[in-house]
Amino acid sequence: MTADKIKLVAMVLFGRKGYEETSLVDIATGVGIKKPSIYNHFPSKEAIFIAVLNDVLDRELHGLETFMKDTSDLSVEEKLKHVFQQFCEVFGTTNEGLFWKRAIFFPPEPFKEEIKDKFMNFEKKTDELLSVLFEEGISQQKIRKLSLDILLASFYCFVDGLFVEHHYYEPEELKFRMEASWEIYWAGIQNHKGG
Amino acid sequence: MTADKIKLVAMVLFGRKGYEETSLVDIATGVGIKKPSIYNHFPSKEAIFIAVLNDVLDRELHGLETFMKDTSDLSVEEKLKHVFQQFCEVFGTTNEGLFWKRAIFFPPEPFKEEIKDKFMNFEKKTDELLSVLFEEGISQQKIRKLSLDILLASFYCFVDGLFVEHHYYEPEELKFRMEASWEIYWAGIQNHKGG
DNA sequence: CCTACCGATCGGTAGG
DNA sequence: CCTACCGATCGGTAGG
Repeated sequence: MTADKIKLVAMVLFGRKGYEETSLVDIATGVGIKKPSIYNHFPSKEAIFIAVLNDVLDRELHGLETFMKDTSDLSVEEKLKHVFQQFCEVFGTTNEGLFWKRAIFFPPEPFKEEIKDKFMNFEKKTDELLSVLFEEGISQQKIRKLSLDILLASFYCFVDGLFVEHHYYEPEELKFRMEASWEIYWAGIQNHKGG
Repeated sequence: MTADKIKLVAMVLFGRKGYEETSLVDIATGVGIKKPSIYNHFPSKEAIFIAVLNDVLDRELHGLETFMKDTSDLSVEEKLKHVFQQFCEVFGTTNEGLFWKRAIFFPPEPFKEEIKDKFMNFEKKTDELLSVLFEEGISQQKIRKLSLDILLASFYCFVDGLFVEHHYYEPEELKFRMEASWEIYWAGIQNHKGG
């Protein structure tokens, strides 16, 4: 459908150039139609952005849920590293990630509140997923007895850092940085007496 | 001088709204003049951006150098935490930091290459500063015998993470996240047998 | 430092 | 889905 094509092209351009720098002519050209035809599918440019935002969020949440089911037979360390890698890869290498990143950290004025709300909601769900893993790790004495708040905050800090560095470094350099960061993070939360 | 006022207003607006979303009328209004008068001081909007960028970079490098001298009598752990905190605070709470952050992670098209070059150069200098600290820590057996590359990459990852979260959370929340991240980072690189 | 103006581009509309 | 058009705003210029 044309509406889907519009959303796809818009997502890529919003992510690469930003919302304001992307014109409806840009989007229409990418789709292969003329600008006014967009209005047969969306009432405004803002409506396109909101539609893309909701789509991306839905897919992200869905990906998170299916991920949980696929990793049930791994160790806590492996699971946690998996989450770490998945976060880094999704946000770092896909057009969806680029859109999401820009929306979160430099949201277009008209959507600031809405994006923040949706992001906080998303974070609540990832908090739950991660808390389960951390508690499992603590009860197995693989992870130090730190508060969940500290474990969560430091995990996000790492992810956000790589998140942002994806913008800057080449894939090989990033792979190295991810491994390096994971090593330090895991050493930092690990229970060295356990095992 | 008016040119300085223009640069100051431009820096604040470029940081908050972005380069393209800031119009010359916005800047002129902030300065208290009319738009065409700007051209008595700068030949173009791009020239204003470049001037601001160079100023910010100079100040950042200068701040780094004086910082090194002020902390010579602290322990390695204290010095490193100081650098960590200084990075977080400068980039998180000042208009200069906001400008710098946006310039690095979402550079305006016309300046992409230039910004990347300048940033890589800046990073080389911080690499040198940090390498000295890490080597000192390793030789004192306070820090594990990790490669400098790993220590640097993970340190930047943490800083970049907080860097970006500054955008999102309230100061108290951030203070907590900074402490939490530092705790895990330090635990991750520390030589637990040493001391 | 100003008023008055330029060509280009923006999001959006009319009308078919 | 299109052509043709709108008012507003953009960076920049002429001329004083």
